[in-house]
Amino acid sequence: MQDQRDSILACACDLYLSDGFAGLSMRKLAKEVGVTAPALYRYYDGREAVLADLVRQAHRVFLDYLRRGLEAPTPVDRFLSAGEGYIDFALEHPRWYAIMFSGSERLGMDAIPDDIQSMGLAIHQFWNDRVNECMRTGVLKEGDPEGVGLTLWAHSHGMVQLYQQGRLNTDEAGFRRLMKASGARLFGGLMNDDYAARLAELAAEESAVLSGVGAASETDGVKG
Amino acid sequence: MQDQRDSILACACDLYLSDGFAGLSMRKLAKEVGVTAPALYRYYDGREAVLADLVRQAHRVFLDYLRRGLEAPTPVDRFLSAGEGYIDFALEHPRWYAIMFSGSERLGMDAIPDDIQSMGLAIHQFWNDRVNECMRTGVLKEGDPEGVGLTLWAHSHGMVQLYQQGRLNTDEAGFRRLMKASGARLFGGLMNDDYAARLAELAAEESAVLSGVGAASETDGVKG
DNA sequence: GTCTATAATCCGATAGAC
DNA sequence: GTCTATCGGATTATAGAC
Repeated sequence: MQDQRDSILACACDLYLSDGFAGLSMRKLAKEVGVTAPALYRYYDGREAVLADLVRQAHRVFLDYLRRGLEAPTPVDRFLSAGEGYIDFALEHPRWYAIMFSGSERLGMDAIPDDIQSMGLAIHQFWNDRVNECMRTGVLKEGDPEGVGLTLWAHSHGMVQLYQQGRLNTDEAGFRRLMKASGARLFGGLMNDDYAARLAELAAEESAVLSGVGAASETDGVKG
Repeated sequence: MQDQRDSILACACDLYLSDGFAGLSMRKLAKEVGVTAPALYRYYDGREAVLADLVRQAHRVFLDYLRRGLEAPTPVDRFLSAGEGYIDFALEHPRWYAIMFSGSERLGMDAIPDDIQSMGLAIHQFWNDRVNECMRTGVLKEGDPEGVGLTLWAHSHGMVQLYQQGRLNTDEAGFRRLMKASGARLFGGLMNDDYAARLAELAAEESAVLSGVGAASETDGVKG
């Protein structure tokens, strides 16, 4: 039954999330589910298949996080929300993030199944869409959207990895600050100058007055 | 004897580099060295200790790569050479790169030994030094040098990781192109505008004439 | 210092009874 | 569909003879 597969997968998530990668064995998994090991093979071909489903699950949740801010009013808001979703996911589910970005070798598979690769592409595409929007409305400088998306993605991914490996000597709050500063630095260099100037103006206004002017200032695009 | 430790480490490198992470067992290692497994425990406390030495070795080689271009004439040349060294190392020794940036959990250790953390800090410092130089001579915009160093590092690290996990769907040559383009995009946004303009001029001159003017144009800093 | 032998675990996967 | 029992293999690490 599909019910059993679901509960096996749920237990596999728990096990992986608590004991990590090597901690996920068919025996332990069976004990967690409440059956014996051989029973698992009725639902999954083997450990590989369980792992693959875990990776699928991670991709699904990740995409949910990314899409969380999709109803934001402007392209740049949607972009920033997606970025926040990215970081939230990475920080709230470090092990899922880790398993998503584990190569096939580390997963003990010959190759990543096609459907998982597709999910990866969907994420890539989502990211590029956010960039495209920002470029069309003149927030970002004109240029190769895929390239810009890659630059931004690599930066986020690298930041997360360095933090998760303990190379940044800071806690989560500190990392969020670092991430925000670094992201602003990067994004600032990719923005159109006139938009950057307008942004600076707005920031100055906001710090002087205390009002909510910022929200509607973008749909009347600067360039597009 | 130290000789034996050295030859064990050398064999451990071979084994790890050919068979990967899980392929490095004390038994296989012993067979490779030409002794039996228990003999290894005279020189290493266990598998952990061998791995730690591997990580040390990787750090040493990595620093060599970074320092390769240290005799370049100008700060920005030294920066670019270090960046090339970074990419060369990652591409020529992917497994060493991988083991360097493996968290303690994946290495099966409770914590990264202090001396290894120090080596990591040295690399971080080297990177920041390159940034500092470029900032002092006015190539890079004024700002937090550590922050800028982190932004650049995260970007490089992220690019390498995405490539090595097969997310970029390209070969090594293609990756080098992507990396160069993305690096230029990032670096361009962090440069001083007047320097960027001067760089554009130089590029124009260079494409028109065929001469070697570029080298001496930097020590007379634009700003510093 | 190195060996043989072995302890003590763990693993994935399967055969066959029920 | 689930069980018991088991195969066949791996691993780290240690005890004790030489």
